[in-house]
Amino acid sequence: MTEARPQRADAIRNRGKIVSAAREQITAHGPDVGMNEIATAAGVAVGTLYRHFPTKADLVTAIVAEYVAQVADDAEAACERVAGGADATHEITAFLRRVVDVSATNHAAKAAAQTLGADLRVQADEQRAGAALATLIRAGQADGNVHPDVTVGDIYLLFSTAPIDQSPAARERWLTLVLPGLSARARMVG
Amino acid sequence: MTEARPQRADAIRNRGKIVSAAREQITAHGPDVGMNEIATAAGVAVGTLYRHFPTKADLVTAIVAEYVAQVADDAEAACERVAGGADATHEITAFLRRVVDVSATNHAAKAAAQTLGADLRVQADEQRAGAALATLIRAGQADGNVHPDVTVGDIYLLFSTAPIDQSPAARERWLTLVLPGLSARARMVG
Amino acid sequence: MTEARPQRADAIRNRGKIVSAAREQITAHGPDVGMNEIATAAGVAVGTLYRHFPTKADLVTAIVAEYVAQVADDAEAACERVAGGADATHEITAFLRRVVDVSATNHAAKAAAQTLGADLRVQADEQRAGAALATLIRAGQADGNVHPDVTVGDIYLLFSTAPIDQSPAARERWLTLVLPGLSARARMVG
Amino acid sequence: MTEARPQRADAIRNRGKIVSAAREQITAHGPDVGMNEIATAAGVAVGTLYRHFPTKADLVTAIVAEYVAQVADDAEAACERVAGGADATHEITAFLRRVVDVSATNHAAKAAAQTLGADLRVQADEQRAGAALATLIRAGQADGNVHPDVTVGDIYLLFSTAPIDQSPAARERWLTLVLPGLSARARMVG
DNA sequence: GATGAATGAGACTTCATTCAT
DNA sequence: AATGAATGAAGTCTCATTCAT
Repeated sequence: MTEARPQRADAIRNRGKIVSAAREQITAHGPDVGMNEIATAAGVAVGTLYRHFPTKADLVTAIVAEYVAQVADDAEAACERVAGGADATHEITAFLRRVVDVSATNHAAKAAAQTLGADLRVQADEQRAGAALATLIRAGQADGNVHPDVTVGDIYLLFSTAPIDQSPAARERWLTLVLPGLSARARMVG
Repeated sequence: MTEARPQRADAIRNRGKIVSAAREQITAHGPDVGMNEIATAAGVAVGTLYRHFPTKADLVTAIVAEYVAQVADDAEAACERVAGGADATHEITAFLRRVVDVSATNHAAKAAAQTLGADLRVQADEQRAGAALATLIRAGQADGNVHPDVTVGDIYLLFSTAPIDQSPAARERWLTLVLPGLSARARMVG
Repeated sequence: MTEARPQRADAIRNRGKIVSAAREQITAHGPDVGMNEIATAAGVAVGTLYRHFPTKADLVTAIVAEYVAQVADDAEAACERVAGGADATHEITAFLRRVVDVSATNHAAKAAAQTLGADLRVQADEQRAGAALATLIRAGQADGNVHPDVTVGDIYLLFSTAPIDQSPAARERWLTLVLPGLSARARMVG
Repeated sequence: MTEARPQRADAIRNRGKIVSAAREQITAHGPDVGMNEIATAAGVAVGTLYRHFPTKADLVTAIVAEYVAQVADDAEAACERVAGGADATHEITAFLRRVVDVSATNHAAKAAAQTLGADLRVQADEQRAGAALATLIRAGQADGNVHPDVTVGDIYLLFSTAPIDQSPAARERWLTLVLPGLSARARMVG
């Protein structure tokens, strides 16, 4: 509803190829890959790339936006399962595990976004994700498993820095270390 | 005893100014600040910068090395206090809090190091830090406050993901959330 | 048939302009002219220059290659004239005179090539030139005008150092002094 | 007689070391060696180098000047031997052979001089060399071995193109090819 | 709409030369 | 006089972006 754009089929296809290629290239070779490399990897010429994304920042923004949308979808699905009777704590944990995995593929893109000063307000999807997450947390707190003072911001705080460039084993261990902090049970004494 | 280098006083002073300026600039404007900007901030000409650090990678390496040395010193000091009777758990927590703070100033430098493919083997200091940390952990475990399976690697893993680019308040909250994972007490159920 | 590269017309034109401008600039201002100067002289931006020649060494190599090709063509043409009945000795002399002239425009480029460690193996053309020259020499020896022990290497030895940075008159005088050494007649006594 | 300079013994010694080192470095690593490299090779600091030679051009000029003086000495010695009855043609040939050898060590220095736009008017020594050479040529012409129209300029022209960066064997071959041109006997027909 | 050559600001680095010690 | 650290202009090369084809 933002803007009407009845694009040609191949144009839409190209957009998708470009975003995917960009994510892959940035993940593989760091946030500084050139636009030409991305274009080549996407099988298009730079000019085409720039028709879809007038700026490198726009491209990176799109990558991150796609990632946020995916997380939002995931959170909402978990929400619905909880509404349908699934265990809240289990859903939270599983969701966070998936988030860590997905983030691994988007870490470099976010770094690039920061360097480029890209505008990351993907408000719609971010709010969807936030809302779903809030629901999940409330459900967990109702079950008595999630600590009463845990907020959506806490989750962001923790998971925005997950060790996504590490091995799956390391990521799993990280979850083991981090999840207790969300638990209703005791907290370590400073 | 490694290498004799009786340098001039002003040269040493410049080296220090350069490393500080570089850390500040990189922290403030991201890992891609130009060498000219760093030199200007340090109050020297580019040539001087290059006399001290033949390569941008060398400069970044030096920044990180200094950081590692500082952490190592800190860990050893905590160790000694524990040996002198101080509370291990408290020392660990305080140490980690300080690490998070120091890391905040070095995050971008490490990112730069990675981008530049800099060689970060600062073995001596890294081993000092590791050894001291191991001692602290053992002490905490002896007290029954630190979970028996916590390792030095766990600490590295966890604190490599500290939200060092966030506000002090956020960092404090992060500690609150994360420290329970090291505690001997229960872990959240997946 | 070596590699298909149906380039754009203007790109080919630019390549030519760049090589010409580079030869001129290097000839005029020495082997150390900047790439920016060359680009400006060619009427393009540096970036264009680098698109065609990723390295200064590549550019210089191209200049020399073009020169070698030209000499090879010249030698082969002389060869064919001799095969058609022309006087071998006259053709050799005339060829060498032309070589000296052409070399004058490429001296600095070769110096630059050496400084830059450029790879000058332009084998195909070099062998063409060598073969044609060998034929010419044999014809001259058959006529009894060229000394029996003269080789292609001798010609290279002599003409690789022709006084190409001197006036045409000086070059002509130089030929007068040097050509007797190739003659079948007596050699000076050491 | 140009300027009175009662220098300290070590200063004089340094000057010699610097010129030698410069010649060696330039010969070994090309005309673009840095002043620091030369200073280091000479066992002094750059500052000292600059005290003796305010400019790189000055240094290179000094190298070439020393070379010219050496050639002049050599030519005069040959002259005296001829005056004492030695064979002129033999002395010329031997002198030229030595010149080619000495030039080999000074080629790069001369190239550097040209690049730097150094002023190579070493008039005194150049005139000494020219005068001696003229005498030698006249003696050879009197003997009937040197072609009547050969001038000092011819010798300069010819030997400015000696293949001084080639092997001794190649240089010897070059002499064999080039000396006939100075001979009184026939010249090749164009 | 797509293509890819051209653009040009700016990055890193070198090196002749100066000057405080 | 010697030393060597500092200077800064200039050089090579990269890359986001534009535009003719």
